[in-house]
Amino acid sequence: MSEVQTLADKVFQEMTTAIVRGEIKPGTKLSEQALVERYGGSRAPIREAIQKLEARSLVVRVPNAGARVISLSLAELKDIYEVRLELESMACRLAAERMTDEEIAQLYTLLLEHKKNIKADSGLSYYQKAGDLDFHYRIIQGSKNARLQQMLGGELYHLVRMYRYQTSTNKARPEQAYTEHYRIVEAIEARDSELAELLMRRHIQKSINNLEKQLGNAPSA
Amino acid sequence: MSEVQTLADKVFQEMTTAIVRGEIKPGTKLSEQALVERYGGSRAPIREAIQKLEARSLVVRVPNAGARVISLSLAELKDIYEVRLELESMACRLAAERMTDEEIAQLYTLLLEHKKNIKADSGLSYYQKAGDLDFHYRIIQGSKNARLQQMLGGELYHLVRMYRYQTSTNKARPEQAYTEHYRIVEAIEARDSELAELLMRRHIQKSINNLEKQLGNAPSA
DNA sequence: AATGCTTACATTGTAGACAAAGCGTATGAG
DNA sequence: CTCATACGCTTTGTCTACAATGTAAGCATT
Repeated sequence: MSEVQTLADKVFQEMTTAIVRGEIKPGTKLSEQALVERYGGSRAPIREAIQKLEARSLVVRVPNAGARVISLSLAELKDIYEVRLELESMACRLAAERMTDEEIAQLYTLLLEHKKNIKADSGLSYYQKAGDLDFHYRIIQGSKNARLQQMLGGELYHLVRMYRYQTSTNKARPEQAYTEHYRIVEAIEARDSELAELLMRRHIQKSINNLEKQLGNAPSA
Repeated sequence: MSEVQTLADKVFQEMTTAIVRGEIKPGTKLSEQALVERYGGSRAPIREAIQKLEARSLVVRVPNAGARVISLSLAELKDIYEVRLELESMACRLAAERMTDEEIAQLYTLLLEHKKNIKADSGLSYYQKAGDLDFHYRIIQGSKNARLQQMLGGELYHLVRMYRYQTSTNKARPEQAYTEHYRIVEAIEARDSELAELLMRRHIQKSINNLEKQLGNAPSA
């Protein structure tokens, strides 16, 4: 995936995972000097890395005042999920129209593995979580829309992941999710794009409700 | 709007308009040295400006090889419009739910001005074009979703504008657009979010068809 | 003559120094 | 004692220099 990049890129990647995992907490001031000492190199590539993080909305930079790790309000988080809900539903609709038969077959294979993992772990989160990401990732790829892939994968993805880490929305309903995934794939196989979109919308809506419950807020609207 | 920024920001803004207007043509190599001579300053702020342009997908940068102004294929252009269609329809739905009565009243005022301009210009494009942007902009603001606003306004907006400039999709059907706008506002006023979304979807779809016609391609699918 | 290699040049990536803007603290006036 | 101002320090923005990489031209070899 990564072809040995420039130093700025490496720092960017390291910082991305650090922020997403919460190793650097939201709101933290990112001093360029401190980052130089931590990651090596000079300020030039560090600044580039920070700018890339800003482009992905992981940090906020204000002129002459420095950069801070983003700290999302509940409202902003809801906005993100609202957009994600729409775009992934759209992706699912397009996937139903555009995925090859082979890709659909591979989806079934993936689901089979998930089923195994659920039984083996009896509810453990790790595989299910990775599996969930994998499933959604393939649907998004199936949309065959590069811009859509870029938006969901590049920008929203990290923000969502970041707050999953921090709220540990992990161990959530693996069997139920599996069933929903299965129904979605069936709709895709039947080339029923409207149904596929609807099912994906409900599927994500459930996970949003789940998240809001964990945040101690009754689902609004 | 602009609070006297850093040099990098100024260069970024100038380059943005230059690219959008086609003064710098798609595919052009952006030599840092040349840009220094053109815009002043040193390479550091120039590089920052280029990186910001990259973040907005206006230029593509490859490591150790430099930056080029983006040159969209027809497929990529379709992808962008496909996403925009979905997001703006979504924005319209949300606007119907969330705009204040006052904001809706202002929409009517705006439409009134457009009507005047259409008569005065008898089909001239400038006001209508600016007016169209203004109309869509207000709907997007009305969604009250900051992330959505950012995506539509920050990223997709410039790309769309760029290709409007270059294909001169301008003088297109002002009266028809006005009527469609009016129906949309009526739906918003009635708080009929589903209808508002549908009407916006059709409205944009028409402009897409229009664009494809001008590009000499039959609308696909 | 065409292809592959070598070498020189141009351009980008990185480093470190300088300039300017913020921020905190301390000091003095009210 | 409180507030305002000024000073100094810290941090960011910018510039210049150097290193590394990509590109192209010229030469040699087949």
